Amino acid sequence: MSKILKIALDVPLDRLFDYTDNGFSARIGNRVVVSFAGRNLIGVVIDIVTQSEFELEKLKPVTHVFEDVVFDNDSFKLLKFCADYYHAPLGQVLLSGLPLRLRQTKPANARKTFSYSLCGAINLAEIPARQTVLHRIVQAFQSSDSLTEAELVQISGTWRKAILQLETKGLISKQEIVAVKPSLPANQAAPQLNAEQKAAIDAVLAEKDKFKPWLLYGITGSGKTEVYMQILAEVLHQPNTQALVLVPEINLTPQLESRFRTRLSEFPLVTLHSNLGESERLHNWQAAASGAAKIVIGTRLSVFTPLPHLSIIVMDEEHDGSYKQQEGMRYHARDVALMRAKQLDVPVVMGSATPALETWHQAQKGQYGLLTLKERAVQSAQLPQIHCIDIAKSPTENGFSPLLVRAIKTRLERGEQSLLFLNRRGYAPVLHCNACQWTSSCPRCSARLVVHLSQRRLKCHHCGHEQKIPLQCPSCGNPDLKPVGQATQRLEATLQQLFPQARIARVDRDSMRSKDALHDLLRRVHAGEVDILVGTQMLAKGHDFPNLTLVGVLDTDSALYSPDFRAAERLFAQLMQVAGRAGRADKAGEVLIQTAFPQHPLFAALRHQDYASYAAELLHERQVMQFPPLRYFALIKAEANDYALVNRFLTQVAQWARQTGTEVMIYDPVRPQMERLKGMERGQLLFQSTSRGHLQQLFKTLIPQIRADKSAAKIRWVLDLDPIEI
DNA sequence: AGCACGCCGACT
DNA sequence: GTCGGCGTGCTC
Repeated sequence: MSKILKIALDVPLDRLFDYTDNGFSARIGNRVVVSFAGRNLIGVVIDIVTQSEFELEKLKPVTHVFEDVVFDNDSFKLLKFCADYYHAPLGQVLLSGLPLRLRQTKPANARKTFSYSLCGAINLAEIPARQTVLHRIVQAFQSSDSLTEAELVQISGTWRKAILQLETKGLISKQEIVAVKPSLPANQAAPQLNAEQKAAIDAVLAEKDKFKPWLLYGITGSGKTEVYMQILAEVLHQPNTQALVLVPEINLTPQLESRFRTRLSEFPLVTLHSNLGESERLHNWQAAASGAAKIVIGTRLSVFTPLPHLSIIVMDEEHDGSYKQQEGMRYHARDVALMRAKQLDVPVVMGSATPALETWHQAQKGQYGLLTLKERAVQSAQLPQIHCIDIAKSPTENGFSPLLVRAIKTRLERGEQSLLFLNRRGYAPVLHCNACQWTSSCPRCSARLVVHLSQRRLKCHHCGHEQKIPLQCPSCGNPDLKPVGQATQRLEATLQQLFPQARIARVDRDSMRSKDALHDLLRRVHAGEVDILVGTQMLAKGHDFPNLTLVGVLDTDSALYSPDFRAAERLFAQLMQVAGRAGRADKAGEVLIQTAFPQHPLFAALRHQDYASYAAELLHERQVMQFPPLRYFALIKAEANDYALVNRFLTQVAQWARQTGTEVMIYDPVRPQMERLKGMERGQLLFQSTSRGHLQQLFKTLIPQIRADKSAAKIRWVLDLDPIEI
């Protein structure tokens, strides 16, 4: 008798669809191809039953069933939990975690990769000298039992022809590589650990077989990566184990990855991040899902990867904003990781020098284990001296106060490097008319158009709108338009004028467009070919510059009076990170911050590198204001061509919400910071509660009610639970 | 979401 | 006469 398959599909409808099995023998977790509303879609079998609420004649048969099973019981439970918690349609949640190749209706084949080994005797002298490629390959086999395709490519791009020759003679055997083994020289010796590092490792290992969140709190250079690696080495030594290592973004991954590959070379490792090609992504995902990869290093989406033997989760730089997904299902990878670890009863180690207040608060309450690394792992390294430059007393000229200019000059004279940090790319943030006060603004967003002088264009950094720099004021015809304010390109130009001999490099999204540009620049900095670096936060992350002894922070004051309640927390983390760039080797570093508010408590805490006391102060503020982490927030964001529609919609939603009699505090609709974006008028509704449970209860009825309402169809809206900005 | 079905304007 | 505009409604 034919069975009925309950199928999840990637459509914004929060229900499953019944199909007959069409004679295929399907299993739960199989991918299927079905015809749905006139198109062919990929779906996943969620259940196999004999009854349907639909009339059997109305059910369509599945077109095809693929044999692979794309999630196990545990990963399904996790995805189901997230769909419920974030009120997202299950099908979309299940499917969006899969590699693209598995979401297409045609069969997905990962390009198999092989390693080759020589199995017969071959005399190097017998090979004709003109077959240079073959010659070199055979030579390589003398020093290595087997060669991977990656290694063969290194020898020659045309290796395939030569290998084929050997293969037809039966001189070579090939093995499929399931998980990529390291190709780097193995087993760098472990460095001597300090007492704090040892204590941290012992603490985690003592409770490695149960759910426990740990905060590894340690300043830059305190050796957090070493702690992760030694914990993993111990855990992974047992059979049937896997580790998931979450990292913020691809920028950081290459260094972490190569350290893991060299030190933990006995464990197959794969990465999962947005820079992978689809073929490689599929291959790596399958290596993870089959259990063949013991270590998976990945960005936020990889928190959902099926891992049959997952035994520990590590989350590096846990405070980083890129762990929050900002479209579709707006999950936070930290929260998902915690939930996953709890379900599997395994530990989570979260590392940061400036933990998210959420995490710090839990650690202070004793809910998370707190592991502190106060010393720098390299004993000789000294903490940088941090000072504020009061720009009221030492006013800036073209962005630079005389004190900062003098400090740069000193470094140039000593042959040391300086880094200047300004989180604003372009030449100047706005073009201004002195005659009529006109300023360049985006036609589609409530934002200013940034002057990009090198391309003679004005650009909106929010929607991508571009136009030529006008020759005269569009409003009054005045031909004398002035770029106002500072951005990285202008700083670069100013520095070149101040120090004509200096070798200056700029690092921002504009100058680092090509793939290898950043890598190439880092090489130049290390080789001492650069004197001054100017750049945005791209510079702040995890690069060590041994000869860098000065960090100048140009203008961060706007963050001090930002209406976003998390602005100060983010600024502190960012400045700590930039400050960490100075004085990494045995040279003392100096950090100079230009500000109009040198007395601000943020700078006081920064000067003493005292995250803990500043966190306590921020937590007190959040308590008074009833903000997270002491309260829970949710936002419903809406946008349409016309704000009146948005307002009417949000007012309606607020009214529905109040009618439920919920304890959740419901605010009135307001306009966000960016009122208009890409031509859409925006609004949002804030919910606040003492408990996540109350929010869950409310949205359980409210979200379906909104989805069912026809007037909501004209509006684009999303639910953002635990938003990171409001 | 995306695709059909449907009911009104300017075109070979 | 019809080609096509995008409003409404449904998808096992």
